[in-house]
Amino acid sequence: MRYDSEHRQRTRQRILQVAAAAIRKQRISRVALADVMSAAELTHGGFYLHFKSKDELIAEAITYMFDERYGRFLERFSNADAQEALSAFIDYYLSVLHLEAPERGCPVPMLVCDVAHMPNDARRRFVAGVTLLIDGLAALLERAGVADPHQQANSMLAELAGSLNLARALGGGTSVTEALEASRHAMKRRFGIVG
Amino acid sequence: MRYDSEHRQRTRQRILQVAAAAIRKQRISRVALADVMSAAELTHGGFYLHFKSKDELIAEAITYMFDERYGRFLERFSNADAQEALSAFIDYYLSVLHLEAPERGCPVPMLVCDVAHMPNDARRRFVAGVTLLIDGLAALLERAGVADPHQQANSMLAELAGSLNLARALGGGTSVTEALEASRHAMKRRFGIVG
DNA sequence: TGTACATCAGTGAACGCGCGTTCACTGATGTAC
DNA sequence: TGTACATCAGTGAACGCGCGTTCACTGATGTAC
Repeated sequence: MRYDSEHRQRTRQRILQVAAAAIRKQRISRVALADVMSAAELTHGGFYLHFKSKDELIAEAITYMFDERYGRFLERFSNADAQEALSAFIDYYLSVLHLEAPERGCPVPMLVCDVAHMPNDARRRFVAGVTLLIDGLAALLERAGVADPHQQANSMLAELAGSLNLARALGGGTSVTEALEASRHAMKRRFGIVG
Repeated sequence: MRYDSEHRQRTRQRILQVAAAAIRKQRISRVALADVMSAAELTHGGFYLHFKSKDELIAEAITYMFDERYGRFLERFSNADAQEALSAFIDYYLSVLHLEAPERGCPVPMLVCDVAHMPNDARRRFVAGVTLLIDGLAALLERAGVADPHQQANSMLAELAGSLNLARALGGGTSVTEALEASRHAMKRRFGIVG
């Protein structure tokens, strides 16, 4: 054979990686398969060798995003100090870096508006990713001594994603970076996190 | 003349109203001009008699949404009891009614993800609408005795929009309606609102 | 060792559909004379 | 009072483009004999 046995699998992963970035950067409806394929250094005709349809790509890419962003995060912090982990998470989430690089960031803010109109499979994957993330945060909050941790984790993610979205929408000027910093402090105070 | 002098203006408003609802319900990219026009009981060829382009319609519709939703709200509550007004606002915002009827609701949750990729004019109108809303909330918070009211208003809108978006995304089951209720109470506690 | 054939990731052109935009036309009313 | 013409909101067909999807083909390698 021309290619080794894992070649196809690697190509598929490359397409997924490119798509996962493009979806977060440009929104699903603006992502064209031809662009994804050429970013993966392929021609767009070859797409259907790897995926049944654009819908399947999107569904797989959503799982890919959550794994990429949070797979190691949840694992890494499962044994760390809960207060420190939460503080670091908030600092990252409401950072200018995260604001400016949606393509490598949390999938929740960008996708949350699209979910209602996604095909079922994609929606299920999004819900699964969010559920896992909230469960992880709830575990940290519980270890940090916060009451009603699951509800608080839900609320924390809602405020993090909401603040980031609003900051992105308002355009990222200095007043917005100040608002981000203020949000970081307010959230830590609110959830009783020191650091 | 066949039509009275305000006929054209009324038709334009009807198109705007239909578009403002459709954009909030289906996201901008899914709104087709032909659908908007037929919902306004016209054929789609007549669209360009009223608007220069789809972009112009979207820009105008964004202003229309904020006016429709918040024009009277901010006015009405400018003399009411601040605590009661804020309490009522939170109750409305995180209600099942609002969750299920995005087409008549706050434009922020649905549009916030789209803003980054909108044409400049539409973005400016969105920012203007959000700014006015935050200013109105800040005035209420100040009268309610909350410190740093502008920053808190920003934070309040971020959490409201974030919570609603997350609840919509997670699908509206009973656990979600419970989460909405918990969010309402948590927010009132957080901002020191009684009622 | 050499020839014919199978395999299969990838290519690139073509197809079809949705949708924004354009345009020649309609039909009802008002105005000029 | 009647006829020709201007006005203008609205119609409906056509155009063009972007993009998802399909498909005949390529070209490198492995296998059969």
